[in-house]
Amino acid sequence: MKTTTRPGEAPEGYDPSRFPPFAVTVDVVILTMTEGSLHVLLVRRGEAPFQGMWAIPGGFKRPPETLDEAAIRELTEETGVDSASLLTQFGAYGDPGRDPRMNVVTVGYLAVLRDVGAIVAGSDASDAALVPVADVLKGTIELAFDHLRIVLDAVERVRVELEVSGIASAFVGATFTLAELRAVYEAVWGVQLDAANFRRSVVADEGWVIPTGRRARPGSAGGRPPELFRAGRAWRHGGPIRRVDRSQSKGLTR
Amino acid sequence: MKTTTRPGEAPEGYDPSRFPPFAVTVDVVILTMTEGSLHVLLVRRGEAPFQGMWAIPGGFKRPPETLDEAAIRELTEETGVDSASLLTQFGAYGDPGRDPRMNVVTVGYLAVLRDVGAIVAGSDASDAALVPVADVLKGTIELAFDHLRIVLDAVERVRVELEVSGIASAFVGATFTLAELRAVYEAVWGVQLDAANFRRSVVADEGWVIPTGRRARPGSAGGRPPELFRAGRAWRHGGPIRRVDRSQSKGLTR
DNA sequence: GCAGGTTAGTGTCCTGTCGACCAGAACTCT
DNA sequence: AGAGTTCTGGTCGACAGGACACTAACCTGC
Repeated sequence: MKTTTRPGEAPEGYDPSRFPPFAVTVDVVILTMTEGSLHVLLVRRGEAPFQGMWAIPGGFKRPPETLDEAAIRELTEETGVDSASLLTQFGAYGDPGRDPRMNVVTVGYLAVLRDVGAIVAGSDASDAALVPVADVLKGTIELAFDHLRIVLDAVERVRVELEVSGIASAFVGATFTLAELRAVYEAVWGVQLDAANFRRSVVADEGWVIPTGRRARPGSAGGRPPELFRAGRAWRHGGPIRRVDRSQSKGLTR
Repeated sequence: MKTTTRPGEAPEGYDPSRFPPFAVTVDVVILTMTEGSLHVLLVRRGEAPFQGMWAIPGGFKRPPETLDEAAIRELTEETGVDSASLLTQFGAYGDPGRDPRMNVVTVGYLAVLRDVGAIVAGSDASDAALVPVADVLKGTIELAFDHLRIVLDAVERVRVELEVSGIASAFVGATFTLAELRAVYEAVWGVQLDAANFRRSVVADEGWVIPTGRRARPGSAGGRPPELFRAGRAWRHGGPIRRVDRSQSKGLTR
């Protein structure tokens, strides 16, 4: 048996009072549904390193705040929304040299928002933009640092969350049709879902979606006006829609 | 729209060259099955703060290593095993004041090991011990820092992993009986599984467990000698055993 | 060695879930 | 009015999963 290392006590050769200093940052992957597909909010770097490249927004954690609070602050500074509930921590990244300037460990957060297109458009469009996730995964758009890896992990996380939590409702508005909700699953998982079966599964799970009694107006193509729902409680374990490998993914190839 | 914060660029009032320094540590929650229930490896703190209290092993991340490498190093220093594959990062913790001495952000890793009782017994028994997870969750055993929260998250993670990955085989030996494997599910989820149905489900998923053709010796109580299996590949999505809420959890209450 | 106890493994039935597909309802557009 | 489109409900069949009886193969004690 080797030496027992206790927390707060450094291993041999390391002086506890001279711990290696790190910068801790929080990076937020902001996902949203726009134009029927999954998009991520990216900002363009204004300075070296990786000047001019796309990156996900983030910043330093401050000593008096928790990691969650830091993520909320970054999200607020970036989009103006303050929706703490849909922020999910999904990973920490600390490879040496991931930032060429210094030792940086970053904690990745996932934020799912209803279409933030308007918000982004309000800022300097050359600085921030919604980019199709598919383009990032395909490598069409290169990201700074190890942000590709971070976005990849965030997307995988949202795919899992979609199955086990009520995160799908975060993509849509306060009231929504089941077609909108179904589009979220289809876009994130890259599958086709039967509308009839989807409806049955979703409404069967009592309290998950609540009918408002009102109906939305049909699109320009016509069609029966769909019911409007609002989000109920989220589930504890396992959502109504299960993810199955239909092995005919359309887009969003990994 | 607020100011856009870019990575590597600090928000207003913060000088990028004088980023707030943090210590970054890695804490490893080592879980194993002993005496039919889930146990966690704890070490007793030899110095302040929290002197004499139980804690999970961990230590500083060194600049030239990745977080994963740091976790592997800590695990090796603690148990002597070097099984990188079953190390899973599950969370980062950075609440202010979680360490009264300085700003510390720690990254939690989950390690699942086959019974490490012998290894622990080989070290100073008063310094390290396997403790039933149930005792920790019940609060019978108090932990230093925010380690209770970390252990809680690790246990929840292993519960999920059990369903979607092949982590169950990490709890058992190179060859194992299906009763042993079933005991893992029963202990971690706190449920009772039908032996017959369990066997069918596990064997049906081809390649997940591979029969060796040999049989184990029955226990002292007798019984038909069980078949011995070895672990095959892990699944990609969804294991053969599904977690259902039978709402009759025995032990391991949350 | 035989009876009774114990554990492992097989067979069978039954029920609930989920996907595929059809049909009707309710709208828009021409 | 008729065609096209979308929503919603109905039906059927496949299949997975739970309950449970039953057989197989070992142990201990007498």
